[in-house]
Amino acid sequence: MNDVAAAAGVALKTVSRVVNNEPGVNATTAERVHAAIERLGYRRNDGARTLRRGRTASIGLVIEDVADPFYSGLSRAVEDVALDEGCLVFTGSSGEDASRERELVLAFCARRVDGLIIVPAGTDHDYLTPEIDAGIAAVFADRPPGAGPDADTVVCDNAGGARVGTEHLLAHGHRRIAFLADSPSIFTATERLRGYREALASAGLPYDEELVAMAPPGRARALADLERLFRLADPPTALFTGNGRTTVATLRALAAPITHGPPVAVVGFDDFELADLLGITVVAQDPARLGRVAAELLFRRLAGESGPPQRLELPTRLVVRGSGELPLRG
Amino acid sequence: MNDVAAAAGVALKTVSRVVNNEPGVNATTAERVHAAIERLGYRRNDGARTLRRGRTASIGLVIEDVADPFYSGLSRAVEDVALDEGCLVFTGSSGEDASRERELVLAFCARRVDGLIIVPAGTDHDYLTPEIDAGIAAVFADRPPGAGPDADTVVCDNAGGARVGTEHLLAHGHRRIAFLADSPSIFTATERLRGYREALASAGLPYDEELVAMAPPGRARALADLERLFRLADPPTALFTGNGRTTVATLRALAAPITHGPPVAVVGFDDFELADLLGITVVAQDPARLGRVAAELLFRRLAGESGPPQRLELPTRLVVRGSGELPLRG
DNA sequence: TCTCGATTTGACAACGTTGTCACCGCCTCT
DNA sequence: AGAGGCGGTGACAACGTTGTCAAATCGAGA
Repeated sequence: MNDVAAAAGVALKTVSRVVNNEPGVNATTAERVHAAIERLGYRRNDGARTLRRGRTASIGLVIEDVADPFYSGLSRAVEDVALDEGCLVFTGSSGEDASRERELVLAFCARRVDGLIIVPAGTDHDYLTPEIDAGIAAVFADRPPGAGPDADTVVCDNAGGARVGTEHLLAHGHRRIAFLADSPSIFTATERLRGYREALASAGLPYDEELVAMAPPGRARALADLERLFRLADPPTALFTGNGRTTVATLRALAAPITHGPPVAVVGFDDFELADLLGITVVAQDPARLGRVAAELLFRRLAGESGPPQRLELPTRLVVRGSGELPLRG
Repeated sequence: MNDVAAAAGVALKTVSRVVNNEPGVNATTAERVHAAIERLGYRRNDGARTLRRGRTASIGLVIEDVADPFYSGLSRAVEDVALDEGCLVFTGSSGEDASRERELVLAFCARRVDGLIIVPAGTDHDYLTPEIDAGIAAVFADRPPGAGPDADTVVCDNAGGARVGTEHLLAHGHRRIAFLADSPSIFTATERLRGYREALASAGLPYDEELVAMAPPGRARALADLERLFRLADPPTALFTGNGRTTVATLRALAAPITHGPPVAVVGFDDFELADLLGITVVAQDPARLGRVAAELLFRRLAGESGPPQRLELPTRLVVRGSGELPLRG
C-alpha cells in the first residue's frame, strides 16, 4: 500500500480510502490511485486489516469428517451462509477424537475467528470457556457440548425420529426389533436408543438387551452383530439401524453370502445416496438445514443478538421405500 | 501479551520468548510468565504473528462442491496433509461457477494464504498470474487450469480409464455403446470421451454421435437421454457413464418405470458408495490420493522446491462387479 | 477582503506480534 | 584487576492496515 501511495503520489491514507471505497476522495485522485493499484498488482492484506479492526470475517467449522456425506452436506450449507455474510470458513475434521478437536478449535481461536461451529467429539468442553469469555461465539451442531460452556446448540429430534422409525416397524407387525447403532458415548446414538425404547414401551413390549448392539460402524462388526442376532433363540425380524454408516455396513453384511439369515425388515436413521434405489426406508434428517440453521444462529450472535443460549431441535421425516414395510412372516 | 508481561513483571519480548519456546529464558522467569498466561487466559494472536513473520500457515482449497463425495474425499485428504504440516485450510465451493471461484481465490489471496489447491471451474485463470508472481503457490487438482498460469497440476488418467472401461464392454461383445457424461466444457468429460473414442477406434468401430450425450447430470436429463437412446433404430446395448453423478442419475432413470428399455450393461467412471451392493462395474479413481498428492506437491513447493511446473497423472482401476459383464444378448 | 464551512488530504498512532541489537551481571581466564 | 565471554533480559522498530484528528484548499457569503 505504501508503494501504491508512492506511485500515485498520495498519502497512505488516501490509498486506504480508495481501496475501501470510502467517501471524500476526489475522483481524479481516485483514478490515479486505481491506476497505480492496477500497475503494481496490489491486493489489500486482510491480515493486517483484521489486526487493526478486530474482526477477522472468518469462522471455524469442526466436524467429525468432511468425507462423511452427512457432514459434508452440513459443511456446504455453513459455507454458503458464510459466503453470503462475506465470511471465510476454516474447516477441520476431528475424526471423533477429542484432542484433535481441541487442537483444531484452539488453532482457530488463535487465528481469532469470529465464531465457531462445532460438532463436538469429546465430552469435556471446558477448554472453550475462556475463549467464549474472550468473545468468540460458538454454536454446537448435531450434538450438545459436554461438560463446560452453555452455548447455542442445534440438534435434530433424535429420540422422536427413532421412535417414529421403530413404531413404523411395530405397525408392520414386528415384535423382535434389533437396534444397531454407534457407541453409546455418542449423544445421537443414546438419544436414538431412547426413542427406540420409548416406542417399545408404548407398545407394551419389553426392552431386550440382547437385541441391542452399539459400537463404531464397520464391516466386520456388522457381520458379527448380525450373526449373533440371527443365532438367538428368538431372533429379530426387523432391524433399526441408528445412523447412516451403520445402515450401509448392515446392508453390506446382509448381502454377504456368510450372513444366511432370514429376510428382515430394515429402517435406518439418516438418509443416504441411493437409498431410494435400494428401497431402504429411513428416518431422514436434513444435514444441510442443520448447517444452515447453525450458521444463521451464529451470525445472529455475531450481529449482536443477545439472550440466553438457544437449543433448537429440527424435525425428522420418515421416508417409506419398501425395506421397512416387509411384513412379519406369519 | 502486554498484559501478561505487566502481570509477570517482565518485558514483552520475554513473554514472546516463552510463548514460542525460544531458548535463553531463565526457568524461574518462564515459570512466572506461564503462571501469568494461565491466570489471564492469554492466547497468542496468530494474525499479528503472521503479519510480522510473513507466513500465514494456511492454505486455500477451492473445489466444486464439498457435498459431492468425490470432492469431500479429496478435501479430507488435503486437510490431513495440511494438519501434519501445521497448516489450517480455508475451504470453498465454487459450484462450477467461474466467477465464484475467482472471488474465493482472491479472498484467499487477500488473506495471504501460503498456497492454493484449486479444482478449476472456469477456462480463464489469468487472474491468478499476478498472485503467483506475488509468491502464492498454486496446485491444480482434477483438471488443468485454463488459459493463464502454467502451474503444477495433478489429474487422473481420464482418457486411459475411459478406454479401459469401454474396452471392457467391447470385450463382452457390445458394439453399440452409449457415452453419457457431463458438459464438454469440463476437462474430465472431454478427456473421457477421447478415451471412449480411442477404444472404439482400436476395435475398428465407428464413432456414432447419436450414442453420445453430454450435459450436466440430473434426473430429468438422464431419463430424456435414455428414452432417446432406446428409441434409436439401432439402440445401445451398453452404457458408459462418464462420472459419478451421471452414473447415479442413469441408474435411477434405468430403474424408473417409464424407462422401459431392454437390459443394458453399465460401466461408470468414478466409484461411489454402495456401487458394490448395486453390483455396478466402475473405473475407479482415488479422490483421497488425488488430494494427498496435490497437497504434498504444494507443501514441497512451499518448502522451496523449484523446477518447472509438474503435471502428474494418477492411474485408474477397473472394478468388476457385474453390471459391466452383462453379455450381449445374442 | 475576510471569515466560514465543506471538501479533500495527510501525519501519526495503534493493532499484537517478532527480529535486531544492545545492555547488564556474572563467571572465567589471563 | 582487567578483558572477554555468556546467559538472561529489554528497548525499539517493523509488519500493513485503519481510526483520529488536524491541516490545506477552495468557493461562497458578509
